[in-house]
Amino acid sequence: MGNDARPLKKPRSKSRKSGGPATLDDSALRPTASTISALAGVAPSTVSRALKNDPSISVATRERIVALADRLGYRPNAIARSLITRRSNVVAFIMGELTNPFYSEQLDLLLELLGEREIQLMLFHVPTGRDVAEVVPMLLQYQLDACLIASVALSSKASDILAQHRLPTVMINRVPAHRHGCAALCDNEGGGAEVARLLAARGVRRPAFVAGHADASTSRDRERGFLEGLRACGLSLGLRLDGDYTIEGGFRAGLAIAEADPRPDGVFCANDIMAFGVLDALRRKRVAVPRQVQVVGFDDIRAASWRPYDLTTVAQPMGVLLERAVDLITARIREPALLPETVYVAGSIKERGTTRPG
Amino acid sequence: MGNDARPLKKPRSKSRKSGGPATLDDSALRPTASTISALAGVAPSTVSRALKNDPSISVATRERIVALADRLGYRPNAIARSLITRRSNVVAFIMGELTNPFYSEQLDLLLELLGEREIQLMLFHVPTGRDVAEVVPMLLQYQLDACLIASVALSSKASDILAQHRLPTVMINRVPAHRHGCAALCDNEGGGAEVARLLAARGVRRPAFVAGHADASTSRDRERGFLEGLRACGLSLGLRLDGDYTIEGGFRAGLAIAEADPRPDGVFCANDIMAFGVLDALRRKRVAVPRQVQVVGFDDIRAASWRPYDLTTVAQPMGVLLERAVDLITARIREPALLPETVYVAGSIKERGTTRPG
DNA sequence: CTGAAAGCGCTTACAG
DNA sequence: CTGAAAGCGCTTACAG
Repeated sequence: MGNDARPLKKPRSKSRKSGGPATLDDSALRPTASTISALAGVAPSTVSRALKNDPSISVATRERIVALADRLGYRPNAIARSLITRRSNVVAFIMGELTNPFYSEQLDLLLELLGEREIQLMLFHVPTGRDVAEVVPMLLQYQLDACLIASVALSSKASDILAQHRLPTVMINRVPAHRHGCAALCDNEGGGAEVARLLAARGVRRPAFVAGHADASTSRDRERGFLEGLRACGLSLGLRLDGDYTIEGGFRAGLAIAEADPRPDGVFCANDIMAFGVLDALRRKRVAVPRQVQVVGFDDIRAASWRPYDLTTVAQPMGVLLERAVDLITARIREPALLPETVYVAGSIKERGTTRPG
Repeated sequence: MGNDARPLKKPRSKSRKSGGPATLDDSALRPTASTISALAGVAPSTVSRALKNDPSISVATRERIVALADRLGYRPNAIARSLITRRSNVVAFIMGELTNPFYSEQLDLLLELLGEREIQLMLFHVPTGRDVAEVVPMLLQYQLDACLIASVALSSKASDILAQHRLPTVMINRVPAHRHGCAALCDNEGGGAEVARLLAARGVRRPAFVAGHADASTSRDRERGFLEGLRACGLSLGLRLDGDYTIEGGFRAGLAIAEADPRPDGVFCANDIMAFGVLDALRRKRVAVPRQVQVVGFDDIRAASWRPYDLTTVAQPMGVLLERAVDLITARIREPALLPETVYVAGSIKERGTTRPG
């Protein structure tokens, strides 16, 4: 396969000092601070200070250096810098599968937010059923500034390691990790309660609930809020089914609902994907929506507004939620001693054809 | 906001040599190679060699060091290492919006593949309408090993900068960047031709095509293959519409198809999302699918198998395609002088209800 | 088989 | 206002 000795081929012959004055030719590859410093006739430390707008540098010197840096396309090596500053401007993003489109819409928004702040994202994938702790050692090697965790539960083991390494951690839409760590969540309980009120107002008498994973706090909280909301409206749950947060699970639940006797006349699904499955099943069984059964989801993913579904759902204000998450993180990168915090943002009902009469 | 002087608080007092023998307490934060070396009574260089299985190290020494490293949870600092080796084991992933679920399914698979190889991904987001060149300077700061580009066109400017910095680059499902760079693509032309043959076999006489963006090579190639395939079957295109690669664009195209006179009896859409829009429009106009109009998409995203769509489509073998892309990249990380290469993998028709009679 | 030394490219007290 | 020196944590010729 030929010669692969790229690194350090001639490590001792690169010193600028012994090689005479630098020329522009040196910039054929990447210029370094010492390329600039040699060309400008100043010390590397001066280059460093000039480029970070250190006020102690004279205007004339700064301008000369900045011009030179621009001309050569010099940008400080982030690797070398973070070795010294202990800051990389890179944040870990730990996520599960993107099977639910909700997560990719989330990632899109997050990238946009972080882009504005010049923060980069390094991705870590935790397959379903695996522990976050498995990726943490890898993550720790990269001197990352913080850790954003989405769509994955944090084991106490993983949380302990992160805390021990003083890595600021924010959960997105999950309850905060044990003692340490922050979280930014949609008010799932409040959203569930709103759904109850809506269904009651639309005349539902026998409500049903389709749950996600048993260990997902989102599903549990949405259910709790829903039950409380029903109670407040003088209703109680007629049927409860598991939908596993998948469209297939929702389909099975929908079949059961279609055949139940008495049949529920309103269904709240803990996410949109399951609601799609429920709608598919009801259509298959020729149950009319919303006339015979009304259906509500949660998330407001893009497909919820697609014509065949046209689903009433609780919209999570992802933009706001992620901004809060990013604020929590950046504050703790600046000031590691800040106490953990959990932020809630309210969802809002988006009523579409699966509940609206007519 | 209090004290934020974390970096280099007391830079000169950390030297192990002057501080007496190291104790296990030092490992409260992160142990370094010199923590281990002091504890083991060897040089840091020996620690380094022992942990990378350098054969020159004696078995006894290695075992002692490995045991110690395990006990302290030592992992070499990837930042410091890559400064020296010029290798970070991190690859840039440049992508556009994830609005088409196809891209998130792709990202999922890619993360899995790279995870197995202990390669990390750093994400760069290029909003639609912006040039990749805008993120390249940022990317170059991080000493990344290579660059994977998906769902974004590479301008010649960006491509030149990447080539000049000798950064191996692989396009996923896009034609290769100008002179330099590799690509792994689905055989879009072949797939288009297969669709033509299928529609002909299903009795279509007046085929239509719904195109994506004018500047997307995927759409152009699928169209070219489709036209050639039609010709080979003795057919020619009856109607050509733009669908902008969005569901709304597909919907508009579908309305036009429903009202066209004579109406096409078969439609090939350059991606699945547009096909969904077409199906929605046909349903709205009470045009029966597949009896009056047959519809075929491209990509086989998950929603293509959802009941309301049940779409016949060309499945891209994403697993294989991404494996090829990763192979191209890793080969060029090892051996930068390798010539650019473009790899095609064949798609395959997945027939569902929008063409299958009965 | 192992160690001492140099160096990756930067930044930051420290001294002038 | 600027420079010389030290050092971040590692790896790799080089010498023994």
